[in-house]
Amino acid sequence: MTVDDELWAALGDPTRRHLMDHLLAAGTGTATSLSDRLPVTRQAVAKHLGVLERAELVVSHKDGREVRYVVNEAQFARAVEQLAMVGAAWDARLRRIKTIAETIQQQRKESGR
Amino acid sequence: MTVDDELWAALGDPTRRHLMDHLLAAGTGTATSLSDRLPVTRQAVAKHLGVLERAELVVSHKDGREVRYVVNEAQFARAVEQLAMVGAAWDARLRRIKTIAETIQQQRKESGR
DNA sequence: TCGCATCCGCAACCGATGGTTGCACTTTAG
DNA sequence: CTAAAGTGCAACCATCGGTTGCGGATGCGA
Repeated sequence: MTVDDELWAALGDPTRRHLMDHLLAAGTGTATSLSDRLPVTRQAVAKHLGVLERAELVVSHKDGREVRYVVNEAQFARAVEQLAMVGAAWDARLRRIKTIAETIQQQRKESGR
Repeated sequence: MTVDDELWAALGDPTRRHLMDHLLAAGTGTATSLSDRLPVTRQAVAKHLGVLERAELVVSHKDGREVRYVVNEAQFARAVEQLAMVGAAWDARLRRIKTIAETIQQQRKESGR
């Protein structure tokens, strides 16, 4: 398979994508601060952050009584790139199929039916 | 949200992505034929095809005792497009952050530290 | 310093879902 | 007509996203 299923699994969840969105927008965040902006509990967010951290998409850093999370730009860039590659591959295949379909249409027309 | 979570959910599963891959490559397939090419049972494939069909990413057509599935090009094109848009948005945000980071670096350097 | 408010982690529990096995039903092939 | 192939339905299990409830650390104000 051309895709790294690990990264897909991490970014496949909508809540985790929203977390990445917020982290990208705000630069940083904690489980509590992020859960304020999402319709889920702090514990749910904490679990997701754990998944994202295991996928190395974010990095945590304990600061006093809070744990701050930051996007790991390198890994996230890899993920975005893979996303783009899958999209491009599918797009290409789709285009090829469409061409074939049109060719058949054309042949039908030329053969008089 | 900029993303249609319905399509993401459908394409979020690795097995379903593989199914789409095979359908795009072969043009068509049945639950049985597709399960031969994947490490899952026919019933699992059948369930996935049901999900894909409800998301209108594929179309089924009963032919004798088999049920053939074909990619719904229009809907799949929409999905690919959305995928590309998310990738582009994230890429842009990533680029902006990187620029900011470099700017700060630059300022630190200029201010003599 | 003491107490309270915050922020966190752990554990139990629930519902949805991806996956399996087993069985019965229809259709094609010989 | 009988056997094989293809399908659908149902029960069951594990995992996962989500919740509530609790107890443990840390910061802050009186």
